[in-house]
Amino acid sequence: MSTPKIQNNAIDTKFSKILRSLNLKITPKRLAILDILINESLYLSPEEIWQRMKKQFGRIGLPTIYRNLEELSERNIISKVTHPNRQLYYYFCPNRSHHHHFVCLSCRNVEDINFCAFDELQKEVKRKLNGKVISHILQVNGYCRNCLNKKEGKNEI
Amino acid sequence: MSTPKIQNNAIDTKFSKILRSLNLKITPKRLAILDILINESLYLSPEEIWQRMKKQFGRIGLPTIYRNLEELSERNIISKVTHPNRQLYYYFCPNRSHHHHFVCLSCRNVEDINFCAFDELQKEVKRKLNGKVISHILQVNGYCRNCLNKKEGKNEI
DNA sequence: TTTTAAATAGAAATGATTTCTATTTAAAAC
DNA sequence: GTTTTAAATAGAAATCATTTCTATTTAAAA
Repeated sequence: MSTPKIQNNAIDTKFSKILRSLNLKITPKRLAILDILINESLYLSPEEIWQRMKKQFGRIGLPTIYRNLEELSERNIISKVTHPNRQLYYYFCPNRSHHHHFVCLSCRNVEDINFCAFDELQKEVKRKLNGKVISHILQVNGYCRNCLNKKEGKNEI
Repeated sequence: MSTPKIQNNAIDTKFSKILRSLNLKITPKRLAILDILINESLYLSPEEIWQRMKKQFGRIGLPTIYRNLEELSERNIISKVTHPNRQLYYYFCPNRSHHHHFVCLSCRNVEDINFCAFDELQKEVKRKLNGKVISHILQVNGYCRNCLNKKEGKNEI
């Protein structure tokens, strides 16, 4: 196998700790879902993750996938993608600090944007609107360098 | 009636022009949908708009509402709200220039944010990632001044 | 080991949204 | 003002991602 896969053991140990600290049981399926997302740079749909899990486990229900993805994303271990087609997508982002993403509409690649206008936004909302900011969505859609080079990456997902 | 409703005739004339310029037929239902959204400062679901339309028209299909809302939003006459519950919501925003919104999670009020980090974001994406920005989503969720005053507006929609 | 609360499988339900087809209607052409 | 025709609509039905439900299994605490 040419893909230099990160050691499962190391990951499992690392995530066991995280899961334990969040009062989530360390189940093989939970670790497998994390494993899939960690070794994939694209965002995936629950269905796609299910397909891969079925190869590993045989018996696995789609609701299990949905439930786990939701739990992991609620606890900020993985992130949700806000997609125009209104399906759910998830991906794992190792960057633990607050940031946003550049999402390629052609190849699904996700990259970090180390820029957040949150402070300015909060200031504006406080000063002009007298409101209180609870959360914000910022997502930038476009075409990544690879897709631009290849063939002006025109194909939408 | 105490609500100072904008003259329907004036609105109809104004939007007739817009609709015509977009090659959309000027139908009573299309105008009524615009009328509802214009006279409402909150974002509404297709279902809610349907309920109001039924009072005016009696016979009206829900698919008609969906179709029209989608067409109008595609043509940037109305805006979509990206909601965590993944239902569609729409509202009319008279501000025709590029801007973003502060969305109250309690009362559904929408207010303009005259701040956009688009330029900086585009610069960052171009310089660091070599990608091309096609679109972006920026939405700030929180509690508006009224809800904060009333009772610390805790009730989610 | 035993216990127990969390996690899972699988079937079934849900419900927002879309599709389909026949009918109606706005507005262009006459 | 009629006729024409392409767009818009009604209503029923389908779709399909997501959620719920219940019985069973399992991780991990006792």
